[in-house]
Amino acid sequence: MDMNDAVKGLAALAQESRLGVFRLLVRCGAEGMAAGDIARHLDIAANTLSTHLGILANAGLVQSRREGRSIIYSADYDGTRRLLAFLMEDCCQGRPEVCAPILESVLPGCCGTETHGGNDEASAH
Amino acid sequence: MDMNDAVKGLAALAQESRLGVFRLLVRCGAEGMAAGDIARHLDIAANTLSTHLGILANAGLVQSRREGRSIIYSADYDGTRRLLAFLMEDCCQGRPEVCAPILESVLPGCCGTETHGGNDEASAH
DNA sequence: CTTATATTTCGATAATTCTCGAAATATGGA
DNA sequence: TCCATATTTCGAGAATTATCGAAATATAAG
Repeated sequence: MDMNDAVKGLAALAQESRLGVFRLLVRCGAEGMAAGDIARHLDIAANTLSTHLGILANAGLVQSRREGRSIIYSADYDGTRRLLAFLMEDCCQGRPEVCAPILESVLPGCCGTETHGGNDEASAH
Repeated sequence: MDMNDAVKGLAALAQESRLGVFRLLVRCGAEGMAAGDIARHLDIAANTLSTHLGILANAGLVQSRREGRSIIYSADYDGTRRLLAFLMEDCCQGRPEVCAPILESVLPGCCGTETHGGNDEASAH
């Protein structure tokens, strides 16, 4: 992940349709969604969506696989992780209290985010 | 934080000069850096940088304060946190193992990120 | 008040990008 | 083979954006 990769990734997300697609796929998880279903879901023309999906895929934010006539897209969690990590690189410079709140609320109430609270039973999903 | 705010924030970061400014300020912490120093540091013309800083500020990613003749810019950690949280909203949908690695490496090796390892002594800053 | 430093605003040009219609490619079924 | 469905590629026009020179504003110092 260098500056060019990061700009490419951020530019891919910096557009209403593509951000909508990405967030939809983030919610879908590994199962993903067929291109046509995404188009219907977000009311985007098929060819326009195809361009957007290509940009997101090229940026390493989504993946695709073929299933019969459909092509299924899903979020690329690893690429996403790399982008976010690059953004916040060397953030806290000896002051953990600055960036700890950022970390703790990126995925609010999720995945054992409550690092300092200690109530692991609460995140029961 | 809605779709428009997020697109504004991502677009602000999706440009090489601005991404460089943001990452520089993230490393500077609350102390920040004067506009002129940023311009020299990144070799950007003063007026061009001013436009970029305005865009970053309008997106809620940096703040400014005056000190004498200089205007000091610093990263807006809270705005940044809101943007990242929006990006990953409803990410894990019942499968914490999917997004936990994202969370743990956004700020690698920092701020007690080692949620599941348990060796708190390692993050000794 | 005058001058110097620091930053921003203005106006214009060059480059990039979004969107869409039309056509092309790929897969599955009759 | 022929047709229908699913997605992508191509080409063009409209809109947005980056950058820069010049001028304007704001603060500090002599």
